[in-house]
Amino acid sequence: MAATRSTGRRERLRAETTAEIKLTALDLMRSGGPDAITLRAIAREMGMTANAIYGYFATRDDLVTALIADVYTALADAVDTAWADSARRAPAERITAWAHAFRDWALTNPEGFRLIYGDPVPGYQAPAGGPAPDAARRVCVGIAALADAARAGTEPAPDESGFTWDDFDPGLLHKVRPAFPDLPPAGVALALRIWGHLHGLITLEVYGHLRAQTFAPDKLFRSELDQLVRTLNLGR
Amino acid sequence: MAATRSTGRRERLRAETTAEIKLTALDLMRSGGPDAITLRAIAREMGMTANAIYGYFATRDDLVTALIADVYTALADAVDTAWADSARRAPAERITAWAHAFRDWALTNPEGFRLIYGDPVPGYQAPAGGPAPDAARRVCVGIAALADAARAGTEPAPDESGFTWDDFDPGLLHKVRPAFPDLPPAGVALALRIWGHLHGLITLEVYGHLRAQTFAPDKLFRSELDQLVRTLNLGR
DNA sequence: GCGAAAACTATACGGCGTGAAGTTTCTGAA
DNA sequence: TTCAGAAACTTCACGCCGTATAGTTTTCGC
Repeated sequence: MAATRSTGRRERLRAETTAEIKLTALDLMRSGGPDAITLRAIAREMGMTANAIYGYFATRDDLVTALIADVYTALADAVDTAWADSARRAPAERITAWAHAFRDWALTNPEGFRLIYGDPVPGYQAPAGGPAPDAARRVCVGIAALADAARAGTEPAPDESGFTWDDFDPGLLHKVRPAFPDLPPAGVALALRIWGHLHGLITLEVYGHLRAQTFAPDKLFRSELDQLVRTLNLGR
Repeated sequence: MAATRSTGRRERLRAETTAEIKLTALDLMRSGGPDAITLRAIAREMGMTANAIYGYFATRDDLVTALIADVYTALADAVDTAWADSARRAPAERITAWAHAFRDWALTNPEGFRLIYGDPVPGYQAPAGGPAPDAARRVCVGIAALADAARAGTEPAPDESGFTWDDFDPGLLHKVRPAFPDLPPAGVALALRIWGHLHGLITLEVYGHLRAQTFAPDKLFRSELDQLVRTLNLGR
C-alpha cells in the first residue's frame, strides 16, 4: 500500500506532465497550425529542455499519434453527444443534428480536423493500424446509426448492391453488427458513402477550396442534408 | 534582333533550369511524398547549391505554389480529356467516365492529390487567391458539366433551393454561365455538392481512412456513381 | 541515510529555409 | 577585341528542427 501510494505519486506527476505536454501541443496547434507542434516549442513553452519530452514520448511521432487519438476522441464524443441528445426526435432530425455536429466541430477545430484527416505534421508516419482506429470506428458506427435510422423508415430494398460482409473490416463490423443487427452489407456501404459525402464537403471547406467557389458553404451543407434525408426516404 | 536572340538564349536556359527544378521536385515528391520537396534535396539532385534555386524561385513556398499549379493543371487535363473522349456517349456514361478519371488520377498520383488538396508541405502558406484558382475552376466547370448533362435529362425542377447567383464566386460563374446558360443557381450548388461527394470518398481513400474500413473502395465508388446517376434521373 | 531509479540538462550532429557577401560566367556594346 | 555590368552560382552563416549520447540532479523505497 505504501509502495502503491509512493509510485502513485510518481505516476500522478508523470500523468500530469504527460497531460501538460499534450495540452501545450494542442495550444500550439491551435495558434500556429499542426506544423507548430515541435518538441522544442513545447519544451520552451513549458520551461524544459526538448529532450525532457523524450521521457514521456519516445519520438515526436508518438506524441502526434497520442494527440490524434485525443482529438479524434473529442470529435467522436461531439457527434455521439449530438446523436444521444436527439434520441427522442425523428430520424431525419437526428441525422441532421449528427451531421451538423460533425461540421460544427470541424469548423470550430479546423487544426484538429487537419491533424486527424490531413497530413498531420511534417514527416509524420502513421503507425500500423492507424493512430485512432477506435475513434474512427466510433464515427463510422455513428454514420451506420444514420443509415440504420434511415433503413427503419423505408422498406428493405432488395439488396442488389453486390456488397457482402467480406467487403468490410472485421473490426468495424464487430462494432456495427451487434448495434444494428438488421443492417445489411449495403447499409454499411451506404454509411461509408454518407461519410464520404460529409467528409468531402467539410474537407473542401476546412481547406479553403470551397470558400473560393461559394460564399454560402453552410447553405450548401444544409442543401446536402436535405437531399440526404430525401434520398433516405425519410420525408422532408 | 540580335539582342532578342541573345536574351532568347539566356531565357531559354533559364526556362530549362526552372523546368528541371520543378521536375526534380516532382520526382522527389513521387518517391518521398510532399515532405521530400526541400530546396536542398532538389539542389543535391541537380548538382547545385540550395541557394542557387533562389535565382528561380523567391522562396520555397513560391516553388510549391508553382508545383501545385502544374499538378492541378495535370489533374484538370485528365478529367477534361475523359469528358471530351466520351462526348458521343450518354450522359450517365460521361459522368461515370469523368468521375473515374478523377479517382484514377488521384490514386495514380496520391502525392499530387495531397499536394493540391491537403497540407502541401510543412509550413506552406497558400498565397492569396489560392495557388491554382484557374485549374480549380476548370475542375468545378467539369462538374458543372455533369450537373448540366443531368439537367438536360430531367425536367427543370422548380427551384426551391434558395440559391442565388450571389452565393457563388464571380470567377466561377464567369466560366460556368457562358458554358451552361440554362444551368440555374441550384445547378451550381448541385455541382459543388457532387464535387464534395467525390472528393470525400477519394480523400478518405487516398489518406487511408477508407481502406481501414473496407476492402472494396472501388466497389464503393462505383456504388456511389450508380446512386449519383440514379439521383440525377439519368436512368440506370 | 543511502543506493538506485527516474527526471532532466548539456552537448552534438545532420537537415532544413534563407539572408549576405563573394566569385565566376556570360553578354552586349565600345 | 576588350570590358563593364548583369546574371548565375557558391560560400558562409544563422536559427530552426528531431534526436542520440552522456552527464547531472531530484526523488523514492528501503
